Amino acid sequence: MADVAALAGVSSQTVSRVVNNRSNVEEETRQRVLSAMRMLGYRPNTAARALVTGQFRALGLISFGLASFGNARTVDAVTRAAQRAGYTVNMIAIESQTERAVHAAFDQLTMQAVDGIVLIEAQILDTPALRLPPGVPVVMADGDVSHRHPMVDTDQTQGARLVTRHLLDLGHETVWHVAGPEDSYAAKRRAESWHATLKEAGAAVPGVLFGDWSAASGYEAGRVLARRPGVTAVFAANDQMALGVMRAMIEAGRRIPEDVSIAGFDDLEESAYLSPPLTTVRQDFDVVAERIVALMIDQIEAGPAPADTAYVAPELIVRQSTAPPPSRRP
Amino acid sequence: MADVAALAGVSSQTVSRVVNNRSNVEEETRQRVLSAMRMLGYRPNTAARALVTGQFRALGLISFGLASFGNARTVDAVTRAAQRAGYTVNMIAIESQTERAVHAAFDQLTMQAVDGIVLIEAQILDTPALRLPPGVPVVMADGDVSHRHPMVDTDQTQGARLVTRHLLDLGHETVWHVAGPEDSYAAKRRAESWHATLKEAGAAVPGVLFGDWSAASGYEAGRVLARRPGVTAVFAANDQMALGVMRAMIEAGRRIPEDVSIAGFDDLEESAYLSPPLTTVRQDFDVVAERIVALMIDQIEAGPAPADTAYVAPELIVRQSTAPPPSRRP
DNA sequence: TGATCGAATGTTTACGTAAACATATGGAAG
DNA sequence: CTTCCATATGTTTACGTAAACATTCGATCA
Repeated sequence: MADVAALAGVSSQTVSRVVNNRSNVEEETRQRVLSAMRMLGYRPNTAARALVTGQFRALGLISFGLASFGNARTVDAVTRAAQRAGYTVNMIAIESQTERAVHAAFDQLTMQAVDGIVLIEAQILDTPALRLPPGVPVVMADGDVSHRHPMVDTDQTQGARLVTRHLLDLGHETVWHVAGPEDSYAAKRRAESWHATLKEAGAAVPGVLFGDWSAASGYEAGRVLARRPGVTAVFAANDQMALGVMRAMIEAGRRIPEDVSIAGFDDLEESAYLSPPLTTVRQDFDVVAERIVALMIDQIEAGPAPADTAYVAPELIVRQSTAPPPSRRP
Repeated sequence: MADVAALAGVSSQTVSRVVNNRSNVEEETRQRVLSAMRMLGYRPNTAARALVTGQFRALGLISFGLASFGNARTVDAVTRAAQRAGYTVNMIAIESQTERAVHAAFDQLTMQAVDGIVLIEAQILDTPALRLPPGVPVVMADGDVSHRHPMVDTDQTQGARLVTRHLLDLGHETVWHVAGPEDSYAAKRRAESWHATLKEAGAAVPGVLFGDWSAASGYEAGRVLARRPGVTAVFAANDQMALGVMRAMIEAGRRIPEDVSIAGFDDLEESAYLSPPLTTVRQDFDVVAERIVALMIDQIEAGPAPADTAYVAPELIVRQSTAPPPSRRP
C-alpha cells in the first residue's frame, strides 16, 4: 500500500480511501491511484484490514456434510446468497452429532475469521440447550424453535400435512411413515405432523420406521414394509429414503403406484426422473438461504436479533408414484 | 491477551508461547496461563495472528456448485480432509464458466484470507491458458493436464474404457454416449476414451449427445436415443444423466436391461437403489480429496510443486441395468 | 473584504499477535 | 569458584490497514 501511495504520489490514507470507495477523493487522484494499484498488482491484506475493522466479510457454516442432498442444496444456496451479499463462506462439516463436535466446530470457526455462524440441520443434542459462545451472531436452519437464535426453515409441519392428506384423499386407509433420524428436528417435525394429520382424519397411526436420510436406510425400511400386506401408502421423510423404499417394494414385486403409493420430501431435481416420477414436497431452498443470509447480515450490522423463526411455505408436487389404493381401483 | 498476561502475572509473549504450544515454558507457568485464559474466555485473534505469520490455515475452494452430485461429493471430501489437516475451507461457487468469473472468484478468495486454492472441475476456458495470480498455491481437480498446477483426478480414461468394454463384452454392437458439457475436461476425457475404446474394438462410433450433468439433460438425450431403434447400450457420463436416460427409455416402452442397457459414472450411493440398480464406474472421491489436500499443504509449506497429475483408479460396478442385447438373448 | 465552511488530502495512531532480540537464573564443567 | 551454556522469561518491534484528527485550499456569504 505504501508502494502504491508512493507511485501515485499520495498518502497511504488516500489509497485506503480509494480502495474503500470513499467519497472526498478527486476523480483524477482516484484514477492515478487505481492505475498505480494495477501497475503494482496491489491486493489489500485481509488480515490487516480485519484487524482494524473487526469485520471479515465471511460467514461460518456448520453442517453435517453434503451426503444428504437436502443439506447440499441448502449449503449451495447459502453459499450463493452469501456471495451475492459480498460474503464468503467458511465451511465445516462435523461427523458426529455430539455437542462436543458442534462446540469444536464453533471454536474452529470463531478462531477462524468469521462474522457470524450458520448452523444447518442442528440436531437434538444431549444437553437441554446448546450453549454457544456469546458474541458471534448465529442463525439456524432446521433447528430447534426453542433455541435463542433466529431460525429459518421450511414449514415442515405444513409439508408433511400436505403429503399425508394427499395420500388419505386418494382413498388410502392410512399412511406409513419412514422418518429421518431421531435426533433431527426436521425429521421430528415431519413425523409429528404426519401423526397429527392421521389422527385428525381418524385414520389408524402405524408405527414409525426410522432411517438416517440415506437411500440405504430407506431400502431397509422398505423391506420391512413390503412384508406387511396392508401397506398401501408410504411417506418417506426425504426423497433419498423414498428412493430406497421404492426399490425395496419393486424387488418384493409390489408395483408403484398400483399396489403401493410412495411419496417423499425435498423435491430434488432428480425426483422427477425416477421410475415412476416421485410425488414429493418441494422445499424452496433458495428462499430459505436468502432469508438466512439476510438475517445473518442484519445481526452482524445491527446487533442481536430476536430468536424468531421464519417459515417458508413448501409445495406439494404430485407425480406418478401416488395413486388410489388397489381397493378403490377397478 | 494483555489481560491474560496480567492475570497470570507474566508477559504477553509468554502467553503467546503457551497458546502456540512452544517449548521453553515451565509447566507451572503454562498452567497458570491456561487457567487465566479460561477465566477470561480468551480467544486468539486470527486476523492479528495472520497479519504476523502470513498464514491463515484456510483453503479456498472454487467449484461450480453442488447441484452436480459428483462435485458435491468432492467438495464434501475435500472439506473433511482439510479439516483433518487443521484447515478450514472457504468456498466459492461460480455461476458461469467464463474466465472472468473464475478470476473474480480468485480475487475474492485471495482477498479473503486463504493459503491456497483448490479448483474443482475446472472448465475449458476461452483463453488458451487460464492465468492465475501468482504467489498462491493452486491444486486442480478434474482440470486440464496442460495447466501449470498440480492436479489430482480420477482416471477418467480408464473408467470410461472399463464401462465401454463391459458393454461391448456383453455383446452389444456398439455403445451410445451421453457426454457431459463440452467445456468440461472430465466430460471430454470420458468421451475420448469411449471413442477410442469403440475404435479399438472395431465398433461403429455413433454421434455423441451432450448433456450438462443434470438428470433433465439426460432425459432429453434419452428421448432422442429412444427414437432410434438400433440403440441397445448407452453410457452416460454421470449417474444423474443415466437416471434421466433410464426414465426416457422406460417412458418410451423400452425395458432396462432387456431392451437397452444403461451405464453411468460416479457411483453415487443412490445408484444402487434405482430401478433397476445402475451399472456405473465408482470414483473414490475420498482418496482424490486426501491427495488434493496433501498436495496443497505440501505447496503451502514447501513451496511450489511440479505440475504433475495424480490419477486415482476407478472401479467398474456392475449391477442390473446392463445385460446382453436382445439379439443375444433367447 | 474577511470570516466561514466544506472538500481534498496528509499525519498519527491503534488494532493483537509473534518474531527477534535481550535478560535473568541455575546448574554443569573446568 | 569461576565460566559457560541452556532454559525460562521479558522487551521491543513490525505486520498492513483504517479511524481519528489535522491541515490546506478555494468558494461562499454577510
